[in-house]
Amino acid sequence: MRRDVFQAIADPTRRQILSMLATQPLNVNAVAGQFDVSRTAVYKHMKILSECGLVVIVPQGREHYCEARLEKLSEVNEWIEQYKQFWEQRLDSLERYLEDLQTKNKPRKPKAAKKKKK
Amino acid sequence: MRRDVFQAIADPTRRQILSMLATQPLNVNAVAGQFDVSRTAVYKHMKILSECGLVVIVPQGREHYCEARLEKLSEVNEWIEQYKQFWEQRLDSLERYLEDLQTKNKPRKPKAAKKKKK
DNA sequence: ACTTTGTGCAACCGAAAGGTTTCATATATA
DNA sequence: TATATATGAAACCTTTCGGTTGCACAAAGT
Repeated sequence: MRRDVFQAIADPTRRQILSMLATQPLNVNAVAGQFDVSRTAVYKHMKILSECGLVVIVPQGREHYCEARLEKLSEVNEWIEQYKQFWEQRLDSLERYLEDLQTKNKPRKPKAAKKKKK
Repeated sequence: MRRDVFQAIADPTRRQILSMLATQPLNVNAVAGQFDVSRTAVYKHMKILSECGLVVIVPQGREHYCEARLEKLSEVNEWIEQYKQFWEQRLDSLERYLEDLQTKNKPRKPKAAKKKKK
């Protein structure tokens, strides 16, 4: 059972849950009320989020409040960061060229690749 | 069949493929040579990456070169960004408190949960 | 022409994901 | 105490995921 942040945020429902918890802690029922799926389904998502550290569940009486731990997203941020410089560097110079490559997906020549068509 | 960048980068193998393609385009066989899994498995990962725009496959003779389109990661980056400010804002003030909450979450005492310790 | 190489895809498989219903239990309230 | 509420978890189901083997086909090399 793989439980990492990347896998946790892969599900759109869990991302939506995170956005709800970003502003304020909520208990499971309050969160489940905003979705079409059952409370148990939301609870499972919440468990996954808590297992990877993105959410902390704080029991308070019979209600268990779920708090987002958004700083856990820094793991993803750091992973992105290494490529961010990369693509931001290229963005102005190489993007049009790459875009051109994608458009004409046809065979091309590896040596003289810089030529401009159209 | 959900094909978005979040789901694509959820798999560690696919993230590794992206890191290989970041420096240079490679054909499927060259990529597959670096993994324990079969070429077909790598091909499937590559297809998923290309379906969500993270990779472009450029046929070149009988070899198909796979090029990373890392700027597609900006989608994830933008999603992270909205929370980044959030957590970086809190980082100094609230982090210790939240950290404390998480630490005492382990023992799970359902009865008296509201007490402040320390 | 024949063979090798690189690829795409179908068929299949076990495990995991995401969902449901149901039940047990702890807490709050009448 | 009795009842309603909020939760956790088990059992089960269906679909998807990640992997395999096998085959067909195109391009390159002999």
